[in-house]
Amino acid sequence: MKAGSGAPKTNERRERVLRAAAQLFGQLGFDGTSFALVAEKAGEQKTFVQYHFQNKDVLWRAAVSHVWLQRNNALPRYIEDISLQRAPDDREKMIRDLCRKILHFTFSHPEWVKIMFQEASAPGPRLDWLVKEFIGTDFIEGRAMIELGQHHGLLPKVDAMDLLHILSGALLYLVSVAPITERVLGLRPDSNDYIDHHVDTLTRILRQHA
Amino acid sequence: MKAGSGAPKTNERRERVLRAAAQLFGQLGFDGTSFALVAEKAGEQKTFVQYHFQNKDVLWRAAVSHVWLQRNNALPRYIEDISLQRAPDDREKMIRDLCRKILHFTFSHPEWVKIMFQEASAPGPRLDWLVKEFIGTDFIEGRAMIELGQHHGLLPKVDAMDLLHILSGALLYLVSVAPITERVLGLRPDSNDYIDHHVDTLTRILRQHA
DNA sequence: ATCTTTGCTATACGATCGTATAGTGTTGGC
DNA sequence: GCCAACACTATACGATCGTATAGCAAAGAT
Repeated sequence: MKAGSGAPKTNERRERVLRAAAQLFGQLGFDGTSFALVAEKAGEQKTFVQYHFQNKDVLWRAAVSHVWLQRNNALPRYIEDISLQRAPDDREKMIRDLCRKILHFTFSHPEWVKIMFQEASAPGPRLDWLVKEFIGTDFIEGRAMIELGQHHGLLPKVDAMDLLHILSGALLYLVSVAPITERVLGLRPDSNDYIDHHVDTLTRILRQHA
Repeated sequence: MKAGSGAPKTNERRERVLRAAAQLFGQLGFDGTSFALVAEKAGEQKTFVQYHFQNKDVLWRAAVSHVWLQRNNALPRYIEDISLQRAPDDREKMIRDLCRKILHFTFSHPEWVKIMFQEASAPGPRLDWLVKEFIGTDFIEGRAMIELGQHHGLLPKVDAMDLLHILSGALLYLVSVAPITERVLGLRPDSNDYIDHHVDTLTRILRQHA
């Protein structure tokens, strides 16, 4: 709380731990992740992690908050752009850009999807917290965004929540099964070519303004 | 190997273990699942499980095989039906029925999706085995089925593999995030009404035979 | 009738789990 | 210069992890 000397090293170490924890919680789930593993991946000591995050639940919540905050910093700017469009017809290009950006970001920061799936696969108090804290808002904003797209004639006029699920599924499923796709097809789904191609196909299907 | 006396009790106990193991591997992942947990859920002793499945990898492979075999028994019959259709235009009703059946089955047997996502979230030798043994075939058959639907004018004529991903995503994402949807909207996504509504929306989007 | 095999269980081992506590070194107020 | 507060670490504890092995009752073979 003092003058500008700040805390130079500690915050960086804390954040390394949070990044490592988020990755492991997403990959191995809550039960599969241990303090020792997080510490090792972060290049810190087990007791350092335990000191800053008193127990496993605290560490989980801190890691999840960290992930969602940086997601919410990165994604919404693209979303806002869609409303202040000026050109008449490159709106469709805009929605394609949005999908591309979502995919690019999620491929390089897949933790939020993985953690969401992990907790949804074994519902419990952690999922309750996650919904109340973050995902509930995501749903509302997602639907609002869909309705905005429909109002502008960019999306088919069907049930907004269903369409949100279908679009989210089409994008996030791609990221989730990417390692499988890579093994089966020998292609990297996180490459620019693959993403562009996939988004093109998706928008082509959606192009039927009612 | 002898006469018809068979093995009445043992197989039933073994299968209880496999069902419990499949559920736990799907919910908690490989690392989060333990012999003791599987045994408790199956109502058996830890050493019974360990006796029939020598180690954790063997148990995992047996549980996964069990899940996929019963999935492959339940799903393909609907898929074959689509080829021997006779009526001219209720083909679309047929594809809607297929989606409904897939959703109903997956909601009541979500293990295959959960296990697939679990292993894809932390790729390793188990995912390699899973792809080689089961999922590789799933991809090929899925694409063939999409192309069949396209050939009959039931699906838009876009890249078949992309469309497979989009459709799979639209269906399986719904199942994966169902606990979240239930918490946010207060609706049960595994209900008949919700499934019918969702599939209706999906087919309406796809109805634009090119 | 004795021996071997089979199906299953009881017990045990070292490693690792999450957590608690005691200790060390540095820092800032006085 | 002393002392409390703080940031971090070393050590320890009981529980549970995956696994190994020894024991035991029933069945089959000879």
